[in-house]
Amino acid sequence: MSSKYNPNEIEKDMYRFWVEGKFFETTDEKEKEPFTIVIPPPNVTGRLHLGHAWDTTMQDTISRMKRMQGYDVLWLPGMDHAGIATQAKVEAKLKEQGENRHDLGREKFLDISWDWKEEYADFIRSQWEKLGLGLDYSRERFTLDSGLSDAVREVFVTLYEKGLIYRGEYIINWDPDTQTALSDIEVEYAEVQGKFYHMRYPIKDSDETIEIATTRPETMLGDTAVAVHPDDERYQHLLGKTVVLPIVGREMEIVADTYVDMEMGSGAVKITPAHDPNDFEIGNRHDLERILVMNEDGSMNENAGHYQGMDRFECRKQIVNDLQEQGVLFDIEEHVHQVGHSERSGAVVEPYLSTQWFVHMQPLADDAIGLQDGDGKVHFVPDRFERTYLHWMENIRDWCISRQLWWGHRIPAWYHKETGEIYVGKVAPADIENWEQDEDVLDTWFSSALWPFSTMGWPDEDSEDFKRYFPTDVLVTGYDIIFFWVARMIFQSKQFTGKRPFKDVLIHGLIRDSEGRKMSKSLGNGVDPMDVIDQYGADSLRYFLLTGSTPGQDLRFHWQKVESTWNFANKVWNASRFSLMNMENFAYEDIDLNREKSLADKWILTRLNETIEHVTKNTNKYEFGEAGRHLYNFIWDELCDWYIEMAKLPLYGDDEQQQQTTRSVLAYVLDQTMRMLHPYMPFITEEIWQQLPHKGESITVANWPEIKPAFHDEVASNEMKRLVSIIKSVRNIRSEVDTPLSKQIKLYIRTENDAITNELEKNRSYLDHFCNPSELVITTDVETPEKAMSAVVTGAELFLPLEGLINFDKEIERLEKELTKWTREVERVQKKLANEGFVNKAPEHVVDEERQKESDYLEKQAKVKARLAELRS
RNA sequence: GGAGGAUUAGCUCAGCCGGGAGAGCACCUGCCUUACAAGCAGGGGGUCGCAGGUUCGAACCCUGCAUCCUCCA
Repeated sequence: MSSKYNPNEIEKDMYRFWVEGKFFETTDEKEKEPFTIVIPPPNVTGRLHLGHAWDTTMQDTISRMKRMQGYDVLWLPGMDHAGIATQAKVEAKLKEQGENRHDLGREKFLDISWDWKEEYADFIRSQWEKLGLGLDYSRERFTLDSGLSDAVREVFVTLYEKGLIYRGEYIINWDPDTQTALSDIEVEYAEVQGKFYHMRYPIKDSDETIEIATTRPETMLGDTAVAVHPDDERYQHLLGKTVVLPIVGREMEIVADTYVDMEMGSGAVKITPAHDPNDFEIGNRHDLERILVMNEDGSMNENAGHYQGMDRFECRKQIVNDLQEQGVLFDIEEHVHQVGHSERSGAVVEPYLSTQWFVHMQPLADDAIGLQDGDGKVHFVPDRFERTYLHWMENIRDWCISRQLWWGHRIPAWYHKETGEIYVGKVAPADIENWEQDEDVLDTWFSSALWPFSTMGWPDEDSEDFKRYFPTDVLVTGYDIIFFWVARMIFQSKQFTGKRPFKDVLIHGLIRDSEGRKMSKSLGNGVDPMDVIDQYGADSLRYFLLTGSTPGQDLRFHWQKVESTWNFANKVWNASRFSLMNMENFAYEDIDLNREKSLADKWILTRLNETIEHVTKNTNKYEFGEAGRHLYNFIWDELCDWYIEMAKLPLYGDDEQQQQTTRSVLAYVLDQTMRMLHPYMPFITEEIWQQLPHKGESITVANWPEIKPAFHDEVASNEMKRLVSIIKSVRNIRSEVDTPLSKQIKLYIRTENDAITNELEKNRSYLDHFCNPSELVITTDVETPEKAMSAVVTGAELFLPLEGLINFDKEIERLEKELTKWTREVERVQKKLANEGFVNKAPEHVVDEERQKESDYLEKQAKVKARLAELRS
């Protein structure tokens, strides 16, 4: 073993060993309880980022632990076709080559997209490999697979037949860049410094005008009315009158509608039913004409008169000029307002009249909300996210599911060429020559929503996987896609399987840069997880991600933290290296924990028990940070700093029996520790475990550590506590007087009683080793040496005669400080105990503890006080 | 406008059921001790955002306020 931990070397071939050993596949042992996770399928568009690394590492940690705990674990991998994102990338590539999809045609374009998919899928698998994810590749799925496509068609057709999917002409969110409709949640609103344009429309056959204002003046070309509130006294005389639309010359009615807010602006609004959702509603109520003035690419169409062909923003400038010249537009006001942008392309989204397919959400949402009242509810972790989810569900709006793309699930609807009749079915109509299939595909999330059961063989409800592994146990994802994905999985699962899709949903935050900014391409502050792995290894990255934050909270990426995690891995490595160096020819069969054990042995086994308890409990609760801290402290502060140092005595000594016992304990504790650490740092733990005396093929399928009550030893813990405080006191004094361990000192220990004398005598060898005394006296009647440094511990007093080295003024100062400390503690405890309320109301064990402390502090206070008196005399 | 989160050491964050404020990094001092100098030993550093309240006891529970962030409308 090298003296430095080299992750690349260890990690290089490990994954192949795991995959070839089929350790990540489900077992055929039906008596084992199944445990299922489906991976949130990453977009097949590109590479995995740190967010994916974080998300999947948590899943890996959970599934590795569950596997070790004896579950039949299925962690199902897969990818998402990501309609808009992928198509945009493929189109961009075509553009580079001077081509476009329309020239190529649908079929050829899809061929190219599939090639793209294969290329990136390979790349993503290689990233999963580097992260060390224990995925069952025999069940890998893709959202466009035939099985999953069957599921999509089944769901679409069923919902259509139930009247829960409909087609119609409504205002939708149109992305002029990618030229497709979007659902409401694919629109992100951002504050934009815009303008409020104030205009006066002339009233026909009158000198009067009516004042309106708009932020999108170009839409006036599609105005078909002006609306005022029916109770607005200012406009009573104008109701039913006609307005002449400037530039266009269209005659429009002034209508009364309670939607209009009298307080806003002039109290009159222009109505553009084809370009605004509210105007659309008003248009319906008043039977207004809908005039679309834009093309799908955001340019003005033939209804825009001489503005035809202009881009919408170009047209805005021009029309403002023209209206100003005509005196129609009389004021422009700076105005900050919310403007919708496409979540994908960033383009300003246009509210646009269009015929699309929708899911009628209310009944589905009601059902999903009802699910949360029963035992079959989805447990959100942290639970506050359940409120976020419910709030959205309770205010649900219909879901626009058609997308004007080619890459995706084509809508299973056909239109009769002659009659226009609509046919919706899982298979094409028999007389296909008379029908044309809908050109559009479904929203990608429509298929992702089925992921937990479509991947299991559904709609075949008799399929083995569906029966055994569904519902899944936990889903891990970020809070940013609760609406996009989590919510939709829940209502689709409830609707089609009658069950929740997962028992738990673990929600994590976003990963940010060191300054707390979102990682983004435009900022160039993204960190590639593969770079982190190259530099520090997957185990370091994983441990950093797992322990760096609390559930639901965001996480900042710091290289420095990854580096300190590497230090921890290096510590684990070297502790193991030391152990192995002292275990030559020591085999698994030689491990014997039943022989006479040393204090150190008993103590570390007790601490191991406690660590197993904490790590198991916290990992089960998804509290990876807490579990990690227990592991870290146990390994570094207890196993390395104390046990290994103490183990050197027997290991370097010549008592064969003691050596074998120490090797046994060391081998056992390391084995158990590697197992606990394995879900967190899979590579290094497998590597070390393989080298340690072990039984079994791989740590991935080794049993999870169990608490062994027989190893719990309270007495040893207390002895160890006293020993450690003695050693620390001596170190402290040595440091005060600049006397390194290599230089011998005299050490006298005055004990309180014979029991403590015996205890310390028994552990004399440790005191020799850690304190390096030239003379060590342990009795109840040690006489205070004349010139000495001293310290008090529970049950004993230490004296280090260090003639010549002691600065008495400094020593008095030190002791005074200590006396103040104990005096303060005594006062605090006594005040507490004098409080009747405390003694009567606090739990008994808390009061007992305080009484215990009181006597301990009083003892220490008295001894320090006496010492000071001696020094001053 | 509504909802949620955050505010703890110089920095980044833990602190789970209310019972003596913790870690990593950074900083200071001393050590190349035969697992690890990316280490070891010792040390300094906090008005737990502010103000009230509940309680024998509050970083933690309640109310209000302040600042920052996110989501929804």
